[in-house]
Amino acid sequence: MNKPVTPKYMVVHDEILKRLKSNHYSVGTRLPSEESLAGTFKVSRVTIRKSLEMLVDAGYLASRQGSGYHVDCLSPQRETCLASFTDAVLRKGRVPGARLISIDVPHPDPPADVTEVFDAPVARIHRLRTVDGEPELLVSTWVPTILVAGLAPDAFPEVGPDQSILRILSDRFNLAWSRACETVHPCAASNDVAEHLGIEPGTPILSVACTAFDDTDLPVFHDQVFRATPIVFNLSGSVRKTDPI
Amino acid sequence: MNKPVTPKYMVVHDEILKRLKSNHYSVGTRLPSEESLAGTFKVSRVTIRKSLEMLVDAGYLASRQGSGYHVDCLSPQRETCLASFTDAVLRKGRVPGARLISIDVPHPDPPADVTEVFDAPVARIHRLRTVDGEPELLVSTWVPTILVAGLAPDAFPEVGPDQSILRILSDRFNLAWSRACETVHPCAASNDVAEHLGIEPGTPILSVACTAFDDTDLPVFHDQVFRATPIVFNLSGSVRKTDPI
DNA sequence: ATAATCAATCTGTATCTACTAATCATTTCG
DNA sequence: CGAAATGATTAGTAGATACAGATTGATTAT
Repeated sequence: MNKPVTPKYMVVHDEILKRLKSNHYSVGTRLPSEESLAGTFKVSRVTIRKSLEMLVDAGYLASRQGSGYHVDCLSPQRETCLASFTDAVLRKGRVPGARLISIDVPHPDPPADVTEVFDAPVARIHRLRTVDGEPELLVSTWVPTILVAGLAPDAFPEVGPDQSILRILSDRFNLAWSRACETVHPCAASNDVAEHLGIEPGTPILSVACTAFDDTDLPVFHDQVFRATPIVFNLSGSVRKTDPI
Repeated sequence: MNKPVTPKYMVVHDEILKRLKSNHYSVGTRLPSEESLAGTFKVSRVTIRKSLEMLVDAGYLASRQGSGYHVDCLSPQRETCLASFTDAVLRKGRVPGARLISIDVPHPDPPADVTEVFDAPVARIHRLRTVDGEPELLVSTWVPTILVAGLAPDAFPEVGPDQSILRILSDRFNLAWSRACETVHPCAASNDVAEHLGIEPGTPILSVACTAFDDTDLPVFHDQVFRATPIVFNLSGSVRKTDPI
């Protein structure tokens, strides 16, 4: 049994993040100084700085020399498929839902773009994601069957925080991914898609395809999303940190 | 005259980046060790680590404990409006072009989404961006007229690296921005747009709108792009660095 | 009351040090 | 010859320290 040994800066980071999320420090207020926090967590200033820097990079905190660290935002969002739809909707104070349409283990006839990615039998989870009960996204998630042994409808609650497919894959099936490639296509709604989303067939919509890979670059899952609503990105200055345009 | 005093880690970072770009180290090869680089640049290991870490975050390098830093990629791309189209096309070894359609200073009748952003007269630069001569993007760039005094067609070369609107705004008009908000909409090509892009009217396309802000959160420019081709994102693991899903 | 000054506070930068853990090439042993 | 052990190399983590530079609030002078 080799313990994974979580680095101190990670432990401290997680703890501070937990405090932020639980509103221990509220938005706009100042955090204790580095020195003070270092004392609290019994680590050096170097270590506490690493933890805080990560939270700054992630968009939670902002730091100003001479002033301190301020709580900037409790839920910096990245609107990509690797961000949880469930969380994003919850953050906006609305109610996310997930209507399970079908589960196929294995799926008898996966499309070409899926078989291109996975060289093995795949399962498909087909769901309709809703916001306040209104259809928002039509999602097909494809996963190799060997990675999701025992896949059954009861793994997919239609309400609550555990409806997040990412959480399900991560917690229930122990899948992990570290990299992803996402493409956004324009397309016209097919009859089937239009019916699910409650729109007119032929309406221009977005088709978002996302493939996630693990550390060894093996594909873990593939996501296919249809949406009639826009995608919004907030790009922080850190984009230009290294590569000035 | 107060000298800005560039931090050492930034100087070293810039120098290494310059070497990378000029193929001093080629893709796949190993960089000298931290200790060695520290000696070369006459800085401590902590400082050289900071520089290298920035390059890792930016996607240029990959580091492996016990092995070293390897050159991963010479041009990590972020496919958003804040990344230069010109550069992205050049990176792929193709030829970017920019056909100037019109310049209106000020534009007599800006659309609602533009007047919402700018509380002042705006200029519009209307261009068709091409790849190897083929139409790719139809771009309208809106800028407050006071920020672009002396705006004229000669500022917009149709070929060469200086066709980048970002570079023009930054170098020629001294504009700077640090944050942006981007939205991707699905829509159908209008007759006008279809003609420019060489597609059938009514074809589903992407409409990408982007507003860039400076440090004081004042809007600097607004971009409106129509494209028939998909947008591709490569999401690195750092996305999950802080906010596990 | 207002403005200028100053000191305390706090983050930013930088160095040196020490140890751990992963990697890789070499050597040794079966 | 091949596999296992070994040692050198290299990045990862963590600490103590020092000073610079920005900010803030209190004090003082006008």
